[in-house]
Amino acid sequence: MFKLNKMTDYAVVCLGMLSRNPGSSMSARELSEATGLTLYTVQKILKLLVVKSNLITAQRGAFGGYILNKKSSNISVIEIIEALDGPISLTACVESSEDMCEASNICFLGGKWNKVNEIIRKSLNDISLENLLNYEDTFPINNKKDTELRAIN
Amino acid sequence: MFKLNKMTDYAVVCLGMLSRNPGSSMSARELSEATGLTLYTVQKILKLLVVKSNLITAQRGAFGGYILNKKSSNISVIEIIEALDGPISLTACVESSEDMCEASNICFLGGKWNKVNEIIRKSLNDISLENLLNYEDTFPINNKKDTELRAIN
DNA sequence: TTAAATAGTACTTAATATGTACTATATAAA
DNA sequence: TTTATATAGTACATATTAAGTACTATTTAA
Repeated sequence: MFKLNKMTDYAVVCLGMLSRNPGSSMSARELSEATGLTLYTVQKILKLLVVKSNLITAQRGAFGGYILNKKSSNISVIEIIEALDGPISLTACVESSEDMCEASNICFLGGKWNKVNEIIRKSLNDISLENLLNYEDTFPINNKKDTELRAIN
Repeated sequence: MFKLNKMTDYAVVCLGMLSRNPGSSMSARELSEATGLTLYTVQKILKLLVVKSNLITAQRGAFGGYILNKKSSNISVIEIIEALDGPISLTACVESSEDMCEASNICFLGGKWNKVNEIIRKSLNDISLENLLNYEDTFPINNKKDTELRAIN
């Protein structure tokens, strides 16, 4: 636990790829080929990003695809995470308030965990997509094994 | 996702209860009764905390129980989280390095997500158990409904 | 010796994330 | 206007993980 889900990780990969050629669009198929992620996965993530965030714009039909709306330096990690995972919240209590309180007679509402949430949110807000990307390492031209990549890093 | 698991939440509840009477021990059964958590849950959490952290000490046998090793102001939230969840890591890649890299030809090792991990870790390190606790609200004497508790807070 | 407590382990169930598939809709170009 | 290509939306099956339960072994004070 306390792990980001894979989808968010994949989303960073796709957005990173889109950021390589600012202004030009890429289709899901192209992104799949470029990243090595399956087409299904790429489609799912891009659809989510269109609906849940304002990070990309979709162009339907032939020669359609997705285009990045902002520069990677202006995209916060938190935007990506929250698009795919929903708002950061450390306790179930915060979302579906009743459950835990009734089960255990204990209530953490009123700022305890929420304060922690806010601190994490603020930390992530300061990290941009650009900060996470490093083209040579992230999209290696050759199919280097990860041990080799580690050596590079 | 990006939620703390319930166990960690329960652990804070148990540790908070233990911190009420510094120096004296409480058995799992007593903690269960005091918190409203089931005995099984309390036992599981305390066992984990004994093995995975240095936060509590167990005393076996009759009149045994658990005792808090530090003051709540000296216990960081990160200690509790990592005792129950293991080290904070935002990507599977960090733990079981092979998987994702091989699947997608992309490697995030070498400081990208790890940097994010460290920032979150640092943020949580600054929050103490005491910061999360507020006895009147956290362990209400009466079985107030959570809506009432929210009003109090 | 007994009662009461923790330690350790295993297992079942529930919840969630991931991956896959299909149908509908939109659009550029022939 | 037809066709190929692309996204949108939805549903579902599978895999993984978390949560909850149960049992046996060990320890210890009285």
